[in-house]
Formats: sequence, C-alpha cells, structure tokens
Amino acid sequence: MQLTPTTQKFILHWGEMGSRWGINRTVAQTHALLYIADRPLAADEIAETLKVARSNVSVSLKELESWGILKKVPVLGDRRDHFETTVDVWTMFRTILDERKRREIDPTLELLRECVAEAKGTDPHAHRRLNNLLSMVEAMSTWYVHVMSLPHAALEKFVKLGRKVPKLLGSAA
Amino acid sequence: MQLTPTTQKFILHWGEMGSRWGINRTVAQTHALLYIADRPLAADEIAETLKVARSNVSVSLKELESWGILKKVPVLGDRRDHFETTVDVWTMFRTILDERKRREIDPTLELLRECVAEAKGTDPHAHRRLNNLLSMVEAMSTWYVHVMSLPHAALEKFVKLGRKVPKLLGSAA
DNA sequence: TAGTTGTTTCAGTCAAAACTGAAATAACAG
DNA sequence: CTGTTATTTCAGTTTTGACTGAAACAACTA
Repeated sequence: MQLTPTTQKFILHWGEMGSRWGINRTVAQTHALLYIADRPLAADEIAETLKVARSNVSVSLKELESWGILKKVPVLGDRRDHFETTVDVWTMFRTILDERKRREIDPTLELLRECVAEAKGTDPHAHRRLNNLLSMVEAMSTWYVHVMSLPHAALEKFVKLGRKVPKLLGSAA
Repeated sequence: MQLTPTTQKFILHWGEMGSRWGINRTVAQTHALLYIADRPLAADEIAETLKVARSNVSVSLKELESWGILKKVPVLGDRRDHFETTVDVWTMFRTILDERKRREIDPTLELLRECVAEAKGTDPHAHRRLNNLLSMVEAMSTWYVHVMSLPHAALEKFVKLGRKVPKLLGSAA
C-alpha cells in the first residue's frame, strides 16, 4: 500500500488526534489507513505501510474490532485475512460514541448514583454537588440515547439543521 | 481538606475518566477535588489531600486555568492563592467542549480541507473518502456552534427534551 | 500426517508522559 | 533593603503504556 504525501498526512494527524482522546496511536493510524485505502488490506500490508511490528497491528486490529468498526473480508486467492473499516462516517461516528458511552459514561453514572446515595444525609454539600453533576450527565445521556435512536437519515438531517436549532427549540416550548 | 470515602471514590474515578479522555490524572483529580470542596483551596492543601508533590499541583492548576474552569479567589488572612472551579455543571461542560473544539476539532477541519484540496484530481478515491469525513465533521461542528449559541437555560431545556427529540424533528421537515 | 503459511501471545525493551524535589523566582512584610 | 513565604521551573527519576521479536498456536495443504 503506497501512501501519497496527502494520505500520509491524514494518517499521521488521525493518529495524533487519537492519542489526544485516549486512543492508542497505532490503533488510530490503522483505522485511518483502512479508511483511506481503496481495498481491504492484509495485516502484513498495514504493518509495512505504517512501519510497525506485525504483532502491533494484530493487537490494533483486535482493538478496532472491539470498537465494532472493523470488518474481515475474504480476498480471492489470498489466504490471509483482509480488513476493511466502516466507510459510512455517520455509522462510524455513532458506533464509536455508543461504545464510549458504554465503557465510560454508563459506569460514571453508576458511580455518581452510588456517591449521591452515600453522601445523602451525611454530607449535604457534597450531596448537592454530586447530584448536580449526576443530573447533567443523566440528561446528556438520555438525550444521546434518544437522538441516536433516530434512523440514520433523520440523524444526519438533525445534525445538518445547524442554524435552525434555536428556532426549532423555540417552537418546542 | 479531609476526604470522606465517598468523595475519595469520586475523585479517583474522575481521575481515571480523565486519563481515558486524554486528561492528565492529577489534573482531573485536582478538578474533582475543587468541585467537591466546600471552600476555595490553597495549592498546599490540594497537594496534601491528593498526596502529590506541590509542584505537580502547580502544573495541574496551570492546566485547569488553560481550560478556563479555574478561578483564583482571595481568602482573608491568608496570603496564599486559593482556587475554585466552575460549579455550574452546564457552564463547565460547555467551556470544556469549546476548548476541545478549538484545540482539536478546528485543526482537524483545517487539515481535512487541505487534504481534500490536495487529493482533488490526483486521487479520486481518497478525495471522496476525505470529503465524506470532512462533511461530517463540518456538520457536527456547525451544529455544535449553533446549539452552544443558545442561552444557558435554553441549552439545558434542549438537552432535557430527551424523548421528544424525534417528534420534534419530525415537525422540522 | 508433516510441512507451510498466517495469526496471536507475551516477556522483555523502549519511549512518552507524569511526577518529584530542589533551586530559582516572585511577592510581600517589616 | 533583608528575611520570609508562596509559586514556578526544570533536570532527573519513575511510571505507564506502547511496541518488538520470538515462540506458541492455529489453519490450512499436499
């Protein structure tokens, strides 16, 4: 897999962004490479292109799989596994957010509920603060679930509403 | 500053969540501590409570300041700086998102625009993929700007709409 | 079955980031 | 000014997580 200066730039940036959001750099680079590639790639090819160890790619692919944005595709005349990533960016985005919610937001909600319960009575100040936080995270979480329950096209439309959002909201009083 | 088991649990969890989202653990813990504290704290107290070096706290406070969620408050009869964090969770959330957008999303938009321009003509496949990604990030970004332009109370109302979102959207066709 | 190719695991190494403590600097008080 | 207290900086250390390469394992082929 030959990288042009442009695709290389993209992959490096994606890797960099990944690490700023808690995603391993190689995982993010692998994802970027698969996204930009015009055909499914074998792990060997990924390792060679990104100049990382084959075993590192193996781990990264496992990780991408756990995020639900990787597909194995068979290639005629090649016994090796080949990989593709979700090409629909809206689906990809949604999948990643769902997984982050599951891994991080939901446990946080649970913890906050525990803390609120524990602080009740014994520590009025902490109780209030924790409860405020909990309310917000709960509201965001509920909102997210409902928005994401929209069918794909509706979600896209919703996001593309842009400037109309404030007006729309006015009518929902 | 004495920690109860509950506040300690909260602080530890917040630190853990921070590091999963690319925020230094001590920074996140400091933030959690200030959020839960019932009065402004001096850097010394923070260091002592979290059991980290005074200098580490100094750096963390600088970091929180750069995120715009820290306030210095003077305390009568104490020459040391004392610190508070934004207690309004909606404001806090908004401030952090704004900053992340500025630091990460905006540069990504710029990079994607460059890449799309470069790939145009020379690499039709990459051009299409990059353009899809750009369109989505642009849509999300624009949407975010408009939603965040809502006054505080409207934003809260918007998020708390929850299940009504799909219906609302139906009426916006 | 033995041999070949492809994949995963994992102990050890390496790199990046976090953290410490001491020294430098700054801010103030007498 | 001089001494005292508070804060920041930074060189060196520690920790964490990423990465490598070799060995184990799995899947297929002849």
